[in-house]
Amino acid sequence: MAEKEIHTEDKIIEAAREVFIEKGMVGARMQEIADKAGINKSLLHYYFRSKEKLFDAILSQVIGGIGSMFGLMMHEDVNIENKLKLFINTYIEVFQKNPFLPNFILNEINRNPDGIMVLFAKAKIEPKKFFDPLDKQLKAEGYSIHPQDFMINILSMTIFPVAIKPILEQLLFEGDEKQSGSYLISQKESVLTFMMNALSGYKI
Amino acid sequence: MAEKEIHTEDKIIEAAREVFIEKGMVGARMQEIADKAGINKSLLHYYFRSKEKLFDAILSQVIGGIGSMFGLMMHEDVNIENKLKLFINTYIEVFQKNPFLPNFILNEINRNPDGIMVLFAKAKIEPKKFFDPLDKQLKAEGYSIHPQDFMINILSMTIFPVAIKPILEQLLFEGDEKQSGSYLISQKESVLTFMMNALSGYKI
DNA sequence: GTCTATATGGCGATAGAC
DNA sequence: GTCTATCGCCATATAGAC
Repeated sequence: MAEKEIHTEDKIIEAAREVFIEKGMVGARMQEIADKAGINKSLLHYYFRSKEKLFDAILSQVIGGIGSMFGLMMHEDVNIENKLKLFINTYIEVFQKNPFLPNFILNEINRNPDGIMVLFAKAKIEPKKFFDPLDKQLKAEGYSIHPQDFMINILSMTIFPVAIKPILEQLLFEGDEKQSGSYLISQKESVLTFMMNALSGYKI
Repeated sequence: MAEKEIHTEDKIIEAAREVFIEKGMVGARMQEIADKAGINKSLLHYYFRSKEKLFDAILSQVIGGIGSMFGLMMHEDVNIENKLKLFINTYIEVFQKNPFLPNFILNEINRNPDGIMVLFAKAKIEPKKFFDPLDKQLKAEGYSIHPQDFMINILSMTIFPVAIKPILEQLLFEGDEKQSGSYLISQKESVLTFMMNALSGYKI
């Protein structure tokens, strides 16, 4: 594979990533991807046979990234509070750089759940291997909460606010500009506090 | 307006609601709406001039419904715990009947946030008039949490699980079928418990 | 590998008969 | 008010020159 090929393919992947994540599979246009990559539309079909195959490449990459984040966090040998800190910091940072990412994934979960599950398997995201140790650790530290509830709630509180970001601050601080523009930043601490407060209620 | 007109218009609205909510504005097809309504495609344009106008009618109706739910809950003269119960019960029930609703709204928030804000205003969803009394009540009952954090977190925990419903139970209970098929039902109690545990941590 | 030109199909929208 | 037929456009995809 020649130097030029790699260069072009990377430009396509990068452009496709941006467009697909912002517009979704049905909303994205091959023309827009080509423009953003600075190439011709038909080159997209030369490198990837179809729109769907290009989309699959992007989705696979996105899910892979999420999988490695999960793995990274959960293999650390730290207590629950620090796991939470690590998780919240990582996720909020990633989502702030890619504000359309949550909506993109949620959208795809509803549009084609089977495709998502296949990619989850490929990215070695296996619930059982994830929840069993988490369950053990929660119990060991004296928290009587189900690991599923723990996980879904923390995911909810970190992802949902980003998914409504375009209207979030208008909703929260309408006519109160001094507080505006900073909610997602203050999220890190407030969600951690909230989670720890909740957890202390489960302490045996 | 003749009897037949009303009948047809209602059938169109009903069909459009289903298709738009499941597929979104860009994914929906006028043909599919016509088929589901049992009429011809061109009748859609007779009653509503364009796809966009039909979509606006549906979106407006959906936002209106949400607005009236909000108003209903917050005007009740009950304590925080019962407000939470009311909120969780109402929302989970509505979303269980319309599992694609969360994704539909989140999608539209990212696709056209200004349109959403306009409809919020029309449905009289005004944050300030909502958060001020909530703030007062939280303080009166001794909880030192910001009303914005309170509201975003409860919204997150009720809406997010429904938004990932198509893969939720496969993720949580893979290879553990006896627990499958009931997560969103048990949500009601577990989220309430979680919220009350968290709130008790904010008690002064 | 990259381009221009074109084929192909589907969708929103309209015209016009009944 | 409802239908059939069709227009016009745009998006994906392909053919073929360079």
